[in-house]
Amino acid sequence: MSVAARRKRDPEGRRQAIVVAAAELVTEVGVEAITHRLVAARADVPLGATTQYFDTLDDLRDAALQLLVAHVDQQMTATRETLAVQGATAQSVATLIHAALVDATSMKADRAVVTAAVHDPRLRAMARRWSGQIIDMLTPAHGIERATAAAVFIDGLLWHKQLNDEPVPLHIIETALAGIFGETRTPAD
Amino acid sequence: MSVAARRKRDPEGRRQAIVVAAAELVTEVGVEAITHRLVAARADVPLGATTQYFDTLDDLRDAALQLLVAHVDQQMTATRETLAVQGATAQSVATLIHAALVDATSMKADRAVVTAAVHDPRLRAMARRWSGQIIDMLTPAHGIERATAAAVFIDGLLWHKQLNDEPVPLHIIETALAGIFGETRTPAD
Amino acid sequence: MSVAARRKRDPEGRRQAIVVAAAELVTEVGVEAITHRLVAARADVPLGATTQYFDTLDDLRDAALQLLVAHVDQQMTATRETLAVQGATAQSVATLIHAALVDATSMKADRAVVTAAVHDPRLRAMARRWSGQIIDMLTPAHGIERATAAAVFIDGLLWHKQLNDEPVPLHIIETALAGIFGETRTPAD
Amino acid sequence: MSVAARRKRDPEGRRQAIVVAAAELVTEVGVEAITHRLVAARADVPLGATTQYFDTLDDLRDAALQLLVAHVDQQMTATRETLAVQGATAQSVATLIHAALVDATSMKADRAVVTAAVHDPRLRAMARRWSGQIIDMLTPAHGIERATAAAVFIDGLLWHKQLNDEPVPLHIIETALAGIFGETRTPAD
DNA sequence: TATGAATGAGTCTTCATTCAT
DNA sequence: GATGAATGAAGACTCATTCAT
Repeated sequence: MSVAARRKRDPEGRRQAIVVAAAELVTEVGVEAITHRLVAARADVPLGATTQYFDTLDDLRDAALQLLVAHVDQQMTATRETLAVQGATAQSVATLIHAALVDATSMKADRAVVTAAVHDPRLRAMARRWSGQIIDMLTPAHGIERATAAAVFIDGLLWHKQLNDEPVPLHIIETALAGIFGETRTPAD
Repeated sequence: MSVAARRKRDPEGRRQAIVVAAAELVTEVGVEAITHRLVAARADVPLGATTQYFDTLDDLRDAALQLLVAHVDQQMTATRETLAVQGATAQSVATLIHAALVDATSMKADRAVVTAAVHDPRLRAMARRWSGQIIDMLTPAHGIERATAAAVFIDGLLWHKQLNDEPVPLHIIETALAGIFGETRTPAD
Repeated sequence: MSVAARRKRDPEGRRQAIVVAAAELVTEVGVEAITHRLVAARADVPLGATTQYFDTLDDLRDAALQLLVAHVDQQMTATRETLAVQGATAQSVATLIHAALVDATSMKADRAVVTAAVHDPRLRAMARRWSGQIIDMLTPAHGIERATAAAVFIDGLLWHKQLNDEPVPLHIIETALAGIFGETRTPAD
Repeated sequence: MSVAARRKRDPEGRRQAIVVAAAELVTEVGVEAITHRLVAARADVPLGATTQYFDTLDDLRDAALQLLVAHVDQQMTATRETLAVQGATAQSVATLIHAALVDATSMKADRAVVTAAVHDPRLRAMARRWSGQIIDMLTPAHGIERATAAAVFIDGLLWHKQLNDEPVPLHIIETALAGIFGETRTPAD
């Protein structure tokens, strides 16, 4: 009798809800583990809705990853702007990164994509692009080699946060970046 | 009967073959993607053998991961011994890491476990233990903070290699580690 | 509102467009293969239109078959009239049939219904009716037995065309019909 | 509790049972209409069995059609041998065809394949091959043109039987074939 | 009335797991 | 003990049909 009442019509909202649910699940259980059922349950829509809006599960996965990518790209842009203003000193970079580490949502978005990239060649380019962007941001001030090293270190920080509850403390990040950048640190630092 | 000559009896050997095949597959396609059939084909054993030796697929997965863990542990021990002899200078650590990056097998074993750890809490402890061990090795010479930073950097190097074809060049590693360790580097370095 | 200019109101026209599209598809891909979506796409009408005009897909299928039936019935009437004028000689019948074989549209309509009749008892009566009509046309001139044989032969010709690219040559048809009718053929024929 | 007891092991028998069930269904409801479920029910095996023995439904369909093809080929061979002994006279051919029309199983096998050929190009060749074989059998005695006409007529007979309960009476077949062959029939016939 | 979004039933397919041989 | 057949529980996907707008 009481069949679940048909929901109000809202294509855009529903599509969005599905993608968001899928993106969340990607960060939580990984790309491999998402299923139509899982997404439908999380988005609280009937199973059929997930296939109505996305022709294949792969399409849905891609849309979810794209959402995460957009998130990270945005973050990246903000970072670039901040660095442009503050200068890419160990201190400013460390502060930015540390702030990013504390913002779980962004962090997870980023790592989810990079994790997925491990077994998906198409995403690999994306992961490398971000590394490249960080290097580009830091190269003017520090040269490409130190910039590369710093990017690797930053990547390590993100992974560390992904696998540990507590992020690396700010002052450790700062000191390490200063070392990588070759900054002469006065005791006052 | 005259059925295609049944393999020689060697339960331990067969079990081993299955685990090795499963471990290879974990590094190649990820934990999520392994199936009984895939492992059986790779190990060149009949399907039934995979369920004979392991009650569930999860058990088999665990055994495969354990094998990878053992591999990495062994690597870690070797590293510790080398460092004990050579001293944990930027140069010796850089050389060791760079060598490890070039050794695809070890690398993949390590990253496979860590990748799996992203979505498997039980493996997270393992991944952290390795970080901890590296920190422990470096702490006597550099203090826990610099050791922590170095461990993060090294982790970044491993991930970098996982997502890029070329490892980070040795001299960049060395310079960065020197900076992280706070070593005073002469221009001649 | 300014939604993409809604089509002009023309319910009958639209209904017709849908049925025609469905009939075309029946001849092309078979009754089993038609779907609302396929028909809507072919008729270039929105999906909803196909269900608005036909309560169920079966109703739509039936309407499509009916259209094909009407087509064939009309053809049959024309044939009857021609034969009434020309007389049902081997030559005139052969010429008519051969012309029909070359007219792909009519042919396909006919065979589509008969093919569908193989697995649909309701259509079987229709297919038999046509056979009966052909027999009726030929009986006055040739008796019911030769008329029956000729109808069978003609049916064979239609199927032959359905499964082969080239129709049976006119002179073979004519000779065969002459033989079936028991006409005395002079060598000059 | 009382879960359906697992059946005895008999791979060959089971595979056979599935193909036979599928072939039956093809003759009854058509190639398009068969589903795993339908076949499983008819063969009285669990759903999974149908996919265990055939990778895809298409494979199963093909196997079923192949079985029907084999049936018909066998029939064709028998016919060829009989004609070789008796000579391809109207009388002997008519008797053979009439007998075939009465044997429902063979008839259905034949028509099922030919019906399927209407919408499956791959089967078309098969259907044409049979026509060709009949023509080949009759050509030595009657020339290719009369043989072709006879083959068309015979095809018409088979379709007639498929759509009607009663076959065309023997004497009509015989008379028609005699006419097609151009045999001079004496009243004594 | 016209449209296309919403829903779920049903289809193919894969595969873990059980168990006869 | 070794093998692979047997079974059913999911999972992806399609689409008829309903119904809000």
